[in-house]
Amino acid sequence: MRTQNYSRKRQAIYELLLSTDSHPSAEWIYNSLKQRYPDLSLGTVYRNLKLLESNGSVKSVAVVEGCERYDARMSPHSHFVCRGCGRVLDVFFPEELDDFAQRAMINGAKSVESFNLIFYGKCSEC
Amino acid sequence: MRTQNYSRKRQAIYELLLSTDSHPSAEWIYNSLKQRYPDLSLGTVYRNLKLLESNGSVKSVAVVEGCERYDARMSPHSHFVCRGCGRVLDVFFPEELDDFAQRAMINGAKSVESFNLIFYGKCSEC
DNA sequence: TTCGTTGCAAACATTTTGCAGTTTC
DNA sequence: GAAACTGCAAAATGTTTGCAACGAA
Repeated sequence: MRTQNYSRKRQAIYELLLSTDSHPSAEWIYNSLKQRYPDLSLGTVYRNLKLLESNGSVKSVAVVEGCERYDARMSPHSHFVCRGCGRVLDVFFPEELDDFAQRAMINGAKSVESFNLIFYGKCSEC
Repeated sequence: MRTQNYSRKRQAIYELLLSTDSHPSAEWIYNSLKQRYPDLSLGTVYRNLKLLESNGSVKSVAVVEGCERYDARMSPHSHFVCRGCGRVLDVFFPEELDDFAQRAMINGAKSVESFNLIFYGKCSEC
C-alpha cells in the first residue's frame, strides 16, 4: 500500500460509509457529500473507494444493477440483495460458516483468502 | 418467458457452456464460436446469454475483472475465483450449507430465493 | 405471413485515467 | 519542495439497443 497523506474528502467518504448500513454505491456517496463539499468530483469518490478498499478499510460487498456497493463494517457477515429494489441488507451468520469455509474442498486452489456469501430474494417492502 | 424459436447460434452457445468448466465470459464465448460462425456477433452472444439465463438454462456465477462469467452446470455448487489470473473453479459444498442457508437470519427479507457463495484466493498456478 | 433472431453500429452506464493545479507534510 | 490528492473532462470498458435484413414455423 503506498503511503498516503491525510485527505479531508477521503475521511468524509469513510465516515459516511461507517455511518450508514445502506451499502452505498459511489454515486450515492457522491450525491450525499456533494452538499457539504460542492467541489467534490465523482472521480475522487471512485479513487478513494479503491484506496480504502486496498487499505482494508472498506469492502465491496456486491454489484447491484451494475453498481459496486460498499461497506465499512468489516466484521464477518454477509448480505441480502433485494431483486425488486436493489436494497442490500446485512445478514449475520452463525460462526459455523467460518469453520465451514475452511473445510470447503477446493481443488486447484493454493490458498483461500476470503469468501463472499450473497442471498437474493425480495425484501419486505417489495 | 417469451416463446422462442430454434436458433442454431443459441444452441451453440449453450452447448459450449455445457462442454466447458471454465465459466466463460461473453467475449470468450464469442471468440470460441467465431471460427465456426464467422458472422456471429457479440450482441448475439449477450442477447442469448440473457435469454438462457432467464430460461434457467445457465447462470451468472461471478463477475471477474468486470466481466460476467457464466455456467451451465445448474446443480448447487459454488465457485472459487483466483485473484491472480481470474480463473473460476467449481467448489462443491456439503449439503449442510443448503440447510444453513435456510436458517440464516435475514431481517427485512420477505423471501429468499437463492444464494451465491464465492471464495477468493490464489489458484495453484499463480 | 408472422414474429423470433441476427449483424451491425451506435448508444449507454459505470469506472478509470491524464493532466494541471492544489494540498499535505 | 516532493509527493499525495483533486477537479475536470476525456477515454475506456462491458453491455444494451434500434433497426433493417434474415430465418423459423
